[in-house]
Amino acid sequence: MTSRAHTGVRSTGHTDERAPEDCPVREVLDRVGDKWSVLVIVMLGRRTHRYSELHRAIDGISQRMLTLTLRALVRDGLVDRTAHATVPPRVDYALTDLGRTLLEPLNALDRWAILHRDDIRAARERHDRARDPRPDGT
Amino acid sequence: MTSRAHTGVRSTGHTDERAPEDCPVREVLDRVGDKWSVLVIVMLGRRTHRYSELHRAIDGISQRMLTLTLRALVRDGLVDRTAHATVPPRVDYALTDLGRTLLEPLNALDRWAILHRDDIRAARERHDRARDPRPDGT
DNA sequence: CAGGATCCGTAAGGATACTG
DNA sequence: CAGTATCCTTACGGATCCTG
Repeated sequence: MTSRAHTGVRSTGHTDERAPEDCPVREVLDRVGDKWSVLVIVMLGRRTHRYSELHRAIDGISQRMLTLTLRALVRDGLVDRTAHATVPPRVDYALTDLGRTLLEPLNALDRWAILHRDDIRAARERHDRARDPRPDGT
Repeated sequence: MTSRAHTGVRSTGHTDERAPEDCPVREVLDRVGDKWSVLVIVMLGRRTHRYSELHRAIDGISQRMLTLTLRALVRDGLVDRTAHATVPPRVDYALTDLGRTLLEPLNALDRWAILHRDDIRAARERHDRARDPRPDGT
């Protein structure tokens, strides 16, 4: 997150790498597929939040990661940062119009996840049981 | 990829962590948000491929990563593996029905990326120019 | 309060060599 | 051909302490 400039495929030296058709999906995932971005986006999709609110709401995130994630989102024009010159300081984060448009495809993924999480879980257990039978119960 | 068991939020010791609403999106991203999975899925979305075909098509991927990615996808029931007992050996990979359903939300993301990649690029340049003005042209 | 600066462990992923 | 096995580098992310 600190300085990713590549598009998803890192070169080894030759410059002619090609994904299926340049695959824009990977571009999105490169900036939103990390551990926290979507969580932040979902939160801001509900309403504007200030830094401390996000920190409390997204349980488990460190200050460092929250800051880094927000910075990246602001940089990409998905999130708006508004610093109020009060004391103590107060900073509000909100989705931009662009950021809001991202909510739709994200919700599509969300619906898919809800619909098929059990299938995946089942497939995995089937698969694991096949290669590690463990006849008894230890 | 080798052994991720957590749901997206790692605990520090207390057990009451909560994402916005358990956020299933993150679940999907945990298994498909990595560097290669979607590329593979997209390729298999076009047609069945054998190992070597994928290796050549997805330029930049290492054997190790292709194998690991495929294994995870098979395990999750998104991809089917068919080994033909010929010599030389031949292994075909194809999307399962479940895997095919994932193509839709993925395409939604894809469309979003295509539609807004320029906005993001623009926002980023604006942002970067703001904090690193570089008046002349060095 | 809203971060910035550091330090550090882990895990993702690349390169390479080898095998059924 | 379709992988395995190993080694090694890096980048991601957590913990902690400090500041305007």
